[in-house]
Amino acid sequence: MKRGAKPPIRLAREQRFGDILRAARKVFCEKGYDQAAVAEIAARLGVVEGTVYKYFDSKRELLHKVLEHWYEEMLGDYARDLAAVVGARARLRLLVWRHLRSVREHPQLCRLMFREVRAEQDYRGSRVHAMNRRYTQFLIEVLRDGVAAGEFRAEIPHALVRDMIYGGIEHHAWNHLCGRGDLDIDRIADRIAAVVCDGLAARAPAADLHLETEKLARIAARIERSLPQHRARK
Amino acid sequence: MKRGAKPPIRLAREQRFGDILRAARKVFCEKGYDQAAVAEIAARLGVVEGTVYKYFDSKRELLHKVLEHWYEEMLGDYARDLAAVVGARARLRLLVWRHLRSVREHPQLCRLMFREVRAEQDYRGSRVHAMNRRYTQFLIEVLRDGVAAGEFRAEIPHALVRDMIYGGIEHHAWNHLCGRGDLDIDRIADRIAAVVCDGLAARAPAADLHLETEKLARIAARIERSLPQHRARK
Amino acid sequence: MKRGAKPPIRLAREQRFGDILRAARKVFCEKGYDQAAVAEIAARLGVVEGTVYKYFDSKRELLHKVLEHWYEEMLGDYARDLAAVVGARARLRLLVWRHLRSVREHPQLCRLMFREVRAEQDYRGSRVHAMNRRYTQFLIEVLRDGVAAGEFRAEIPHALVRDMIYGGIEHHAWNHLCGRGDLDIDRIADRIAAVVCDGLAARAPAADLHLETEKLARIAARIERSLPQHRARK
Amino acid sequence: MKRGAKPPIRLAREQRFGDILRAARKVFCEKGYDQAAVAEIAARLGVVEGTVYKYFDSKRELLHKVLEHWYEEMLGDYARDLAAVVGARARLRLLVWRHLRSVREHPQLCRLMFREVRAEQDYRGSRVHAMNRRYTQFLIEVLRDGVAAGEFRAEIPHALVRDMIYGGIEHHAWNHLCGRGDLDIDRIADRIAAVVCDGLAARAPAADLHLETEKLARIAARIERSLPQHRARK
DNA sequence: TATGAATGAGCCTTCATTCAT
DNA sequence: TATGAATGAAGGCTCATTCAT
Repeated sequence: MKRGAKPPIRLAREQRFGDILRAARKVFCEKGYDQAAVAEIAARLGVVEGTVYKYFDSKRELLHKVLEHWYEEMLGDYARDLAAVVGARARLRLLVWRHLRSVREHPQLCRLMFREVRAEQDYRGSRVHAMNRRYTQFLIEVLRDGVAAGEFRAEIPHALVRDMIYGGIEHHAWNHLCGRGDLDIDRIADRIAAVVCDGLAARAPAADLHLETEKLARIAARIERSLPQHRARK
Repeated sequence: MKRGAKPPIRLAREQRFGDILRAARKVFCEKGYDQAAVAEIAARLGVVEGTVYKYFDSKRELLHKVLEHWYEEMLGDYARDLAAVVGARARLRLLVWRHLRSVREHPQLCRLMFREVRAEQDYRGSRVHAMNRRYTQFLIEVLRDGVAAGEFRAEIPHALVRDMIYGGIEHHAWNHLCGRGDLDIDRIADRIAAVVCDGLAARAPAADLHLETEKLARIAARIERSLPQHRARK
Repeated sequence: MKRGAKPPIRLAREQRFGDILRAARKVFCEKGYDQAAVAEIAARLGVVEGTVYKYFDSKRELLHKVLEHWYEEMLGDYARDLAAVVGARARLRLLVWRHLRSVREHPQLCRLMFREVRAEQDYRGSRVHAMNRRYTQFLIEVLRDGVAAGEFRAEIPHALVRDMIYGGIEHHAWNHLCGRGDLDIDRIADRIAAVVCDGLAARAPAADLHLETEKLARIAARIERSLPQHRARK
Repeated sequence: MKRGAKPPIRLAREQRFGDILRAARKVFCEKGYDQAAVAEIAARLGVVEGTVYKYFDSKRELLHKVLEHWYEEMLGDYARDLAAVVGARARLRLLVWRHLRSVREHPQLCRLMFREVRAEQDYRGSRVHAMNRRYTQFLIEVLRDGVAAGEFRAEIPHALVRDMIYGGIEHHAWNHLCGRGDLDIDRIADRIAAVVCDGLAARAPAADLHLETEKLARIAARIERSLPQHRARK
């Protein structure tokens, strides 16, 4: 160490690891991967670049770890929250809503995921990839359960629905991901659920249902009228 | 110029412009934007880097021009093809199918669009952006026409459907965009159309409901018949 | 020390010293000096870098010590083996053969010596240097003894012969030092001894031999003349 | 270019190439390969590092080119000079002398060759390697011619002699290569030629032959004495 | 004695872009 | 119009060594 230099602050490995991860997350979010300099990440913690490399093999690994960490956060209470909701459609909506919420809360992390990680060669087979699969797997299971419960049609390919939902959200939120505009996640979640569940096609059923309801109402009225107490009250 | 060297080949400006565009498209597709060197694009034509800059202000502009040119190709016969198809659903499927075909034929150009162009700041307001809007506008119009014709429900937000379709295709074709696997565009087009038009929800309820109503009606009738006043009235 | 971690294994200083030396030798041989990381040497023993520095002042000193240790091994039975051989030429051949054997058995250590140690500034005056001198001194003595015994000519500069032998072996074994090819050390030893002892030159003995032949011829003639049948023919 | 910066000096490609080569040679010789910074090489010419990389793909290639260039210099008049000398031994001595002269004139280039180039993986199959073979091939040919002319014995393996000569010179000149001491190249050349041609061995064979002849003579005398006519004549 | 966190100095390499000719 | 030499900034990464605990 140079004469007069401040002695380095020594932290527990875990602590420093977490610090670097947090700092990296911030810098990556602010500047994007390419524009982020490892030196800056280090500087924010008051350490030198070399220290970062003691904890992470490369800048790229750091990026991956940041996103892995994020997925862990997100996956944390997914299963629990989902368990509290009944009905395939309601569960599907929950997943859509939660994803939208993630996009709204962490648009830059989403951008990192979409642009820097998912698009690169090292994504396939990576831990982030596995976590992403676990993340989207919840939707697949909701679809499967929905089919089992008779709520969803069996012949719809789940992977495609998954892609339309996540891809659709990504496209729809693109402006927001780029830092422009708000995201009314409740409304969008409703609408996505509606499109996915009911489709575009105009429904004849509505009419039928109405008719049946009318009939039932008439029957009920007749029964009511023919009841003794009804007469009595009259 | 060096003594004895061949005089530089002078081509009509248009010709040279097109040559550069073609070479750039090739190189960009092969290597991606970042990995493509202006020097290589120039080298393929036997010119030097400076010449490229006589025709394009920057590498980035060159990229944009490449994609503009592609959109022009794609947009060329869109309206005509669409005019030949009747029915909102069939037209929607056609657009989905054509987009899938583009993805299958030019995955690398799609990648360029997705990764290098759409994600950058200079996309908004660019010509490519405008062309992309024209491109997806066809779908919006098909949706609108479908609503007008009573084929599609009115309350579905078209922009969302558009995003789910294009985003869904992008996600679904991701492997193919990365050079892996084939794309069965006919089947995928069918399925996307099916999901979008009909939705996931199981459609029998109407019929079942009817049966139940019948049962209830019969029960009610029996009750009615067995009531004293009924008899009396009769 | 972390709670629950095993207490560091404390070994007798000698033991630990030797362990580090052995680990360093392995790593240096496998990777070469530059590519060998002190961290790896430490890791192989399950200790940390700092520990290595408790025993060796620097990586460079470690390298030197590794080679000193090797020289000790080699010098161990040199004198004894040499004493068992009679005749300057045979002894010279033995030294050549033993050196070749070392090269064959430990090409990587040789490489370290040639490339990393001998070529650097800190070699002169180092212990390795002294040991190397002792090592090659055996040859000088063999040459001297050979001269004393009348087997070798007096006017040949011994240092030069030494350099031609060791340098020649080094060059000749270069491929093997780089991990390619075998080394037929018996044959090479014979040949080196042959070149060094007898030289290239076709032998002028030609002249002497002629004289002797003349004498023999004269004797033969005399015998011939004294034979009975000779007289008879005459 | 920045405002106010001096406009770059534009040189013909060949000229600049040569300049860089010369500067690199100097810097490599002064500092060694590792310690030489490309930036310094560039700075000496008043250009930036990028310019160096326009002419050479890598620092390593630059090193190789420097040595190739040197070999070209050395090989230039080799054949011609050699042709002027008569007799295998004299020619051999010439080659030794010229090599020694190269070592004396350019010890640092020799060091580069020995330490940085020849010892690395990329040497085999490189142009420098080929040129080195051409360089040492002259010696092989001299040996071959010497054998053909009856000057040299046929049974000596030429590759070994070559290695002993070049390896011997390298070892012998090591101090000089490291910047210490002078090199009396005439004397060393004489001595090397002497060792290689005549060998170490004292030339007793003649004497032995003489003894044998004596023995034969005595036998012949005895025979003579015992012959009848001998007695008679006496 | 052993730990192990932190240091810190460098250097090769790339390439879009410029501009004098 | 075409050339092509030159710019110039920027950053990831490595590791021997130190020293407080």
